[in-house]
Amino acid sequence: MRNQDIARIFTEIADMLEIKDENPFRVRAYRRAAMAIGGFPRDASGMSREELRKIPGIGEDLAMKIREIADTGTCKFYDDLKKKSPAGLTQLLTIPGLGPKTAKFLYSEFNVRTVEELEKLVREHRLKGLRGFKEKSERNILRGIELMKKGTDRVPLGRILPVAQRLMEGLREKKAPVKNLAIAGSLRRWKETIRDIDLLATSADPAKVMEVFTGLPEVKQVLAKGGTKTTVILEEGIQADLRVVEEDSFGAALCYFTGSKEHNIRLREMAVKRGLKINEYGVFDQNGKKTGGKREEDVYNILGLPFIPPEMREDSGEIEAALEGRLPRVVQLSDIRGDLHVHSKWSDGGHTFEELADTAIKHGYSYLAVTDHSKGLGIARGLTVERMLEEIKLLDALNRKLKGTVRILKGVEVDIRSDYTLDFPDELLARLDVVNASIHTGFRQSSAQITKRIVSAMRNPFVNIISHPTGRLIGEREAYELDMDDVFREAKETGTALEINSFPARLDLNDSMARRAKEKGISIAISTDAHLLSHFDYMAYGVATARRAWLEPGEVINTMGVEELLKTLRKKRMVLAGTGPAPEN
DNA sequence: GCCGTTTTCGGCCCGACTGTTTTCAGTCG
Repeated sequence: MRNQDIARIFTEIADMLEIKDENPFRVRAYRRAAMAIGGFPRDASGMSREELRKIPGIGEDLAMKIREIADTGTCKFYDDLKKKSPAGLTQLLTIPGLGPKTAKFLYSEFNVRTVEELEKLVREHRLKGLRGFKEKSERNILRGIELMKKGTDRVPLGRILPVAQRLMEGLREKKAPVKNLAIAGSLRRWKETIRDIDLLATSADPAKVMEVFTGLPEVKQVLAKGGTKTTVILEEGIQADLRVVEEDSFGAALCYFTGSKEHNIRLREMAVKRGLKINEYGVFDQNGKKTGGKREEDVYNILGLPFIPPEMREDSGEIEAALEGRLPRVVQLSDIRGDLHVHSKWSDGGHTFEELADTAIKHGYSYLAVTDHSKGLGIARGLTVERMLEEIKLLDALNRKLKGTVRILKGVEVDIRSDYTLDFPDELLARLDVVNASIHTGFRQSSAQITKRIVSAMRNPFVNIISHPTGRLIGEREAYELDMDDVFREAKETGTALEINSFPARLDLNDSMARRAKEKGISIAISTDAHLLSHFDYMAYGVATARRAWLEPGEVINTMGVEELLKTLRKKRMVLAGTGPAPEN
C-alpha cells in the first residue's frame, strides 16, 4: 500500500463528508492528512502508530486508520461511508466551479450521480429557475464539464514554465503598466506537474494591466476579470491567474500566492496564536495596524522564522525545522561546479567536444563529464569499445589544449543490459573518470529482475552513478517496478551515487525519492543529460528538485571541486576492487 | 479530526469573484 493510495482514500472520505455537509474542520483534517501522507518521504505502511502520530495533522484516530489501511487495504469508516453515499457522486466535484453544495442538491433533487447525467439535465434546461439557476449557471456547468473532459490533468513543469515566461514577456512587450512581476504558485515551488499558472504584479493602474493581460494572444477565454484578480484559459486548456496588488503588499502577496496552501495555513495559524493576522496584503498586529508585507521575509520574520525557500513550502516538516533552527541550507544553482552527464555528437548528442567545453565555461563550470552512450544503445549511436578508446584519446588531447580552463572528464553512460551485465568490460570502465550506468531496454521486466539489474550495476566497482534510476517520464511512462528499498540499501553500501536527472520530462529521482535517499545518507549527482547546448539550462530543474528534497551542497557530489570529486569517485573502486586510480594517459 | 506560550475543550486562515441577489451563498485558491 503506497502513501498515495492512503492519501486517495482520505481525499475520498473528505469529499464524501463534504457532500454530507459534515463539520468543515473534520473535512479539512482529512484533506490535510491526505496531503501529509501523500507527500511524506517515508513509506507510511511501514510505520508504527506512534511514529505516524508524530506527523503533523495525524492524530490518534487517523494514525489508527492509516494502520488499518496499510494492513487490510481499506478501512471500515471508508467502506461504511461509501455504502451510504451514492457511488460516483464525488466525481461531480471534479467539475470546476461545482462544489459539494451543488453536488448534494443535484443528487437529492434529481438523483444525478454522473457527469453524463448532469450534462443531459442541463441541456434539457431542467435546472432553470431552481435555486438561483439561470442561463449563466447552465452555461457555467457546461463549460466546467468541457474543461474537465479536456483533462484536468496536471501539466508537466517543463511544458508550463516556458508558457508562463511568455506571458510575462507579453505583458512587458504590450506595455502593461506593471512594476513588479513574478511567477507565484506551484510553478515557483517547481512542483513537477502544475495545474495552473499564477502571476503576481504591482501596478498603479490595475485595470489597464488586466486589459492587456486578457488581450494577450495566448488567452483563449476570460473566466473572471476583477480589479485585483483575473482568470483566463490559455490554449491547451491551461488556466492562468493574474493578481495585482499594492507595492506595499507585494511580499505578503507573493508568499500567499506561492503557497502551498497547507504551508500558508500553518503560517496563519502561528500568526493567530501570536495575536497577529497574515493575509495577502500584509502582516497586521492586534490593533489591525500593518507591520509588514512589502518583502516576503517580513512574513517569516514576524513569526520568528527564517526565510523558507519556495521549493520547501509543502508543510512537510519545513516549519518545524525552521522553528527548531535546523532548516537546511539547500543547494542552489551557484553551488554546482560541473555537469556529470552530457552527450556529444559521438553518440546521440548534437555537438562537438569543443562546443561542449565552451558551453561549460560559459556556465562557470570547472569540469564537465562527456558521457556518451555505450554500444548496446544502437538507436543512440552507442560507442563501440574502439570508438570509446578513440574518444578517450581525443578528450585527453582536448584537456591539454584547454589548459585547465575547464576539465573535461572522460565518461560514459553505460547500458545495463537485460541479463544484468554491463555493456562495457571493466578494463575499459577502469580507464574512465566517471561511469554513469542506466537502463534503456527491458523496462517491463519483473520488479525482481529490474531491481537486480540496478543492484548488479551498483556492485560493479567502476560504476559511480545510476542515471535516471526509476526510468519514469512524467505523464508518459511509469517508473520501472523497482524495489527502492533494495536500491537505496545497495547504493549506501557500495557508495554509488544516484542521479537527479534534470531533463524536465524526467526529474528522476523525483523530489520525494531524493529526499528518502538523503535520509539514508546516499550521495546525489544532479546532471542534465544534455544532448544539445541549450539543455545545459535544465540544471535549474534538477537543482529545484534537489531543493524540494532538502538536499544540501555537501550531499551533492557535483558541488565538489574537481580534485575532491575525482578522489571521491575513485574511492569506490579502491574499496571494492582494490585497484588504484585509473591510469593517466 | 487535530491540537495546546489563553491546553483537554473549543477553537480551527482568509479574501476575491460570480451569479444572483439587494445582502449572500457557493466556489476557489
